[in-house]
Amino acid sequence: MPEDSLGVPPGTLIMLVLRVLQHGPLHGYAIAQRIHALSADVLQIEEGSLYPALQKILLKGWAEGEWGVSETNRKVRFYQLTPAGRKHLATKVADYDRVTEAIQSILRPARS
Amino acid sequence: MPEDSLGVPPGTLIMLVLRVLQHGPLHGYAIAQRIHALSADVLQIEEGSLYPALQKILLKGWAEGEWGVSETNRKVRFYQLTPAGRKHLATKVADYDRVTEAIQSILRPARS
DNA sequence: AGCTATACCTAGTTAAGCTATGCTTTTCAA
DNA sequence: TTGAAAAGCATAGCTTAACTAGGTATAGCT
Repeated sequence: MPEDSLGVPPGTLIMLVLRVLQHGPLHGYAIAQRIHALSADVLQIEEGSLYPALQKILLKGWAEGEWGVSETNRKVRFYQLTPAGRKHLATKVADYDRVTEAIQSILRPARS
Repeated sequence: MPEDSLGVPPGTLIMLVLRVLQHGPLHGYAIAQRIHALSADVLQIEEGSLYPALQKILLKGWAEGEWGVSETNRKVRFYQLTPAGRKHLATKVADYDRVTEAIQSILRPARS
């Protein structure tokens, strides 16, 4: 793993993958690049984390996979969000926000 | 685990424990209560998570433990932050903030 | 021809919180 | 006064989820 990039916190990977799929289908490799770029190079998804996560996403029906050809002319699998995936994403983001706010209230309580 | 309380995200427990020790020594049971209360009852630390974490904190020298008697007249172990613990906490909070901001930039990018 | 980047996949490891369980002591109600 | 509940500490084993390390293949460039 690169010097100053970090792995995603356990429990957030699938949420992040579904989130970047929200504005259109992407193939696996591109998903990792998108997350890396959107996070200003802070987050790094290893392939050994990504592909098992994508398998789980297909299995759960949160996205559908379709083989195609990439812009760089390679055989790739495109993932497209399903309604169930959209719903799951919304739930996960809500949970994440709730916990994140709770942690903030411990790290930075209103009354010092 | 109670209905609407959640466990802490993996990787944050020790940070939270050290944080609540920052304003003075506490015993284990009280640490869990403090985290629960400060988070508005959102976060719940199970005892099977707490005590192993406290062992690790002692082992790493982030806090010192001292047996004493609680306000409710029970034999308890008080944990007091060390300078190393303070330093570790600062590092962990900085890392946490960095990752949290990165995740936010994926969940809520500047340009929609 | 060979190197690099792109692209997918899986087996086995590791980290960390949780479940379940066990123990002791104090307090309070029946 | 005895029994249950709460306070308090602790550990063994389970589970989840990401990672390391390996493998395969193709496109494009030198």
